[in-house]
Amino acid sequence: MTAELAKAYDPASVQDEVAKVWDDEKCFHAEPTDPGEPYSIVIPPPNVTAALHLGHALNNTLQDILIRRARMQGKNTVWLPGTDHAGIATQTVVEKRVLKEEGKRRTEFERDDFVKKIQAWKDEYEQVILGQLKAMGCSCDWDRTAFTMDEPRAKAVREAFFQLFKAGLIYRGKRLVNWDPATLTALADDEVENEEVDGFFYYLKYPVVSSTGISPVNHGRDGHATEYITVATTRHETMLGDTAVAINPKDPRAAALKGKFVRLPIVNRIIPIIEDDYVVLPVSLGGDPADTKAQMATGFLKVTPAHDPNDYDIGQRHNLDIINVMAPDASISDKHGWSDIGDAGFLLGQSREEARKLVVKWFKDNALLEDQKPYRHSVGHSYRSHVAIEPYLSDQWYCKVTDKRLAGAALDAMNPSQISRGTGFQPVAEGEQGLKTHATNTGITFYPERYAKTYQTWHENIRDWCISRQLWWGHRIPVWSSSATRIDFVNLPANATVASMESDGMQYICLRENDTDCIANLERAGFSQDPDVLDTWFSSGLWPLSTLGWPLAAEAASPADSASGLATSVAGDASSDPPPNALSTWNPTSVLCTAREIITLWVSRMVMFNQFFQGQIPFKDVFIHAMIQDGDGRKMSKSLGNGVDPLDIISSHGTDAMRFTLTSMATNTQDVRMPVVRDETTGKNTSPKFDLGRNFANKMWNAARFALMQIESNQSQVANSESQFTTLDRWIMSRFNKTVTECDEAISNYRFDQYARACYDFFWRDFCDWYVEIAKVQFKDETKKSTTAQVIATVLDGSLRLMHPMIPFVTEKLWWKLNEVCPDRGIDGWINRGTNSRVRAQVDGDGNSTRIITAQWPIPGQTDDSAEAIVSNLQELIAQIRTARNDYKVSPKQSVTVTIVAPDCGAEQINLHRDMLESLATCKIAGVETAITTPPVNSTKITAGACEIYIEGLVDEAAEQLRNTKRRDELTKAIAAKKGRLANAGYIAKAPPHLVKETQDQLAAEEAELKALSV
RNA sequence: GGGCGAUUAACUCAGCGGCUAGAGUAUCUCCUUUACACGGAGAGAGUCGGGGGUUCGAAUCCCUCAUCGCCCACCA
Repeated sequence: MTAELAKAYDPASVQDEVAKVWDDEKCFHAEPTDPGEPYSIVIPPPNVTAALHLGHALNNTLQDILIRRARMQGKNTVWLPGTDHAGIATQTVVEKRVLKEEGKRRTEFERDDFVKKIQAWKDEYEQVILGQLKAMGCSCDWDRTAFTMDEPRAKAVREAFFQLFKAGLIYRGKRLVNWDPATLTALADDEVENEEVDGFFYYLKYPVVSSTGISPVNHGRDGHATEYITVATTRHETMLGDTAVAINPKDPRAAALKGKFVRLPIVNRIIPIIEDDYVVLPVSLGGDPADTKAQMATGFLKVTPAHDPNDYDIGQRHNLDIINVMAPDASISDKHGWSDIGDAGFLLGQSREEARKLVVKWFKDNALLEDQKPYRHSVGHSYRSHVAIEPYLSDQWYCKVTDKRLAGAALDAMNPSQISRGTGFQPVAEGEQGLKTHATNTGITFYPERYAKTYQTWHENIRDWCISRQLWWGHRIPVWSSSATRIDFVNLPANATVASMESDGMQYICLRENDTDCIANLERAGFSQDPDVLDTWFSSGLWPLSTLGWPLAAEAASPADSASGLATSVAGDASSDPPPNALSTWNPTSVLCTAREIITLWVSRMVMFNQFFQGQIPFKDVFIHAMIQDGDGRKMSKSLGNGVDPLDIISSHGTDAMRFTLTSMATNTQDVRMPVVRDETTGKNTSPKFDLGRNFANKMWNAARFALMQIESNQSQVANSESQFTTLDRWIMSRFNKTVTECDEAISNYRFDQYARACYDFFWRDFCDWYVEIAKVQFKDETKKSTTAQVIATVLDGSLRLMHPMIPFVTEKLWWKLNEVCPDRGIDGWINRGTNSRVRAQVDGDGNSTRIITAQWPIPGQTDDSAEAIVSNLQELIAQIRTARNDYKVSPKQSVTVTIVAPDCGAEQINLHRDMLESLATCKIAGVETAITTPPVNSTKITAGACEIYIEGLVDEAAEQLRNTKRRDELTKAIAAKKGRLANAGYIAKAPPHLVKETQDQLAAEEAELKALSV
């Protein structure tokens, strides 16, 4: 039956066959009521904007490793898949497509019609993405597939918004937002990217007047008497909205200017000169010479509250008017809060860029431009449209994340051992707000630890979160408003489903449920729903809750206390509790596995929301993996054309190959590089790195093929006694057990590269290179062949299990074959009989699974240091003979005759392993002695550790010279280094004694060898 | 401006106080030996970015400089 196995591993056919079985048998599905300690992961939902790239392949491979291992460990394991609607990103790609294909802009469509187009795009890419995840072998519970905008998630969003609204954590604000004038929407702080831009500092002169606006006063720059003061700015077009000029109270000119005004050029607005210590003093007046701002500053700052966040703050402090001089597209406009346009009529309707030029020209023409200096500074740009952000005054919804119950709770959620103290950290007190009541709330641990700092700093400096977006694609804000209607005129249902607030003379009604009657009532009364949608991260922030069924039916129906963040129930702690549900079983999830770029965008919000709504952390660990870059350290991107499509690699190398390579690259650095080359035959991007995985999968396939053939023909007799195992058998089992321990530690610490390496080294080096070759010898021995088959089957079985999480397809297929060849399995079956203290899988339930995906994960058995020491010596002997054969150019097939001199007890072991030595070193052992007086004639002596080997017939004088010279040089160098070390009194006195002894012993051996070589 | 990462063989990376600094790829030699040429046996290849310090001992810890990259803050 092993003849069925092809000579080379064919990934495509195996993947299809195996995937079908997993799917048919619903191997990925779990229920909350299933036995076992819960283990859960929510997938970072990929954006439906595009197909998955290699970064996703890495991310999801690592999650799948964790999931598959947990499942094999008998945990109640679930991996929740899904996708994200990615509001602005998706709307933008669809707008581009529609413009290209239909030549129409979004605004030419009705809202519902355009949303349908986006929906169609989403449907298309959701299928692509889910198909890719399946192709990657991801063992997600597909029955639980979610989308951030499907109905269960929409329900969670409404509930969350309602609870926050009711708790006073959502407010309406006329604030400066990061406005994207191209897509006409507000952006969150972290959606803004900074770019260096070459610009100019302009020095504008403003005439000083008394309060009446008539008489000039003489105070100006650097104290020189003039009727002007000079402000310095890079955003001169916003001067139209200036409502004050500020000076530092420490400025010597401040006293004289107290109570004075300036007449704003062009608009002729009379604005006050105010004092605020935000203003930087120029170097000439005591400012910091190293501060570029102080170098450029005049000491007078134009204050434009509507167009600069800092000016806005100054405006708040001094009760200044806020005059917005721009339309939403960033053109100059008098329709959005600006009436006293003065002489600025010529600027109306101009773009901000054009206005900038015109304003400079005006100042120049009117001799009010004192100077201009080149200046390079960074300017915020939209991460989507890439146009410069405009700080823009608009009405937005805010979530008060600065509240203790949110940011405070997020800090409180940290693993105490990872908190950096003394940075202003103020955790919510134990018990306060009812947080930290859950038994599992021991704190979130970051891997690698350094990212805890990123997280902490973010929350310590957090600002309120603007959650409204002027988009069509997203969760519509569940608030209805009216300016005139009095709320008591409206016939509203019970208080539990409605919350209201008043702001700026407007009535706002928030609805908990999508209650059509209620909405009809409201709309009849003149209320209308807010046109905006919520920031994408609002729904993603709920992901660990919403994918697991939050809000629960009962909770949502009652006027829960949870609105104030009080979570009093502890899952499953009382007999009267309802049966376990997905939420109570799997939240908190076990680990969040993601990239560092979204620690602030996503991780933070999930923690705040989970803490607030559920009173517990959303995940116990956060694992941040490296980012894959191309060979030149650049990000992989479509525009650079340096991306690699996972599906291309799957078809060229196989899924397991891709997964193995990615796993071995998952070190704990920030970035890893993957050289990208273009495959000339397919025209597609690939990377030579994937050959590593392809070769490994093939090696595994072939080693198993050999093992299966041997097992089939050698399993007639069964060993029941430990004593029947050879040293070599015990050696490979010991190596296996150490490998299991290494893998366990590696995975537990999220060091996936170490897991891959441990598997590779064990399987290829120890098992294939050594044990399989040894087994070939043992199979020829009637007394050993049965136990050898048993050991090879046991170790193969264990190896397949150990590697299954990483390379699931090939291991599953081979395990089935192993089952066919020796069906008498299980802990008491043929494989484990006699070996079960040495190679073990977790006992409970093992033997019943017919699929490796649900078979038991290995646990380390007995190790055997004495066998390892013996084999290590034998390996050294073989290596030396092989090297000598190569050095003397002996043909690989030609045997040589050797005499081995092994002092002490080494001779006994060599005699015991004669067959194996002769086979692996292609030699004939003429004799094994403990000492020798006359070396065999015509022989060359080589050394291997404590042994000497005389190889007959090697008489190449030149080769011998070369060899001896090389060895002598090595020894001389090593001896000199050790003598130096031992001559150091400090070393003898302070180094651990065993090291000193080791050095002395090694020195003695090396000196002896050198002496022997010289005679 | 603040923080973080990287700099080790030609390439991609391990190692992070004590083995002659390792692996894979590439290179060179030999081998189509009945698991595997997606293979086997060998070989060559590194003053561990520069400088300073701590230590008996540094690729590994500290300081400093340089180069590349990322994150946060600032956009007078």
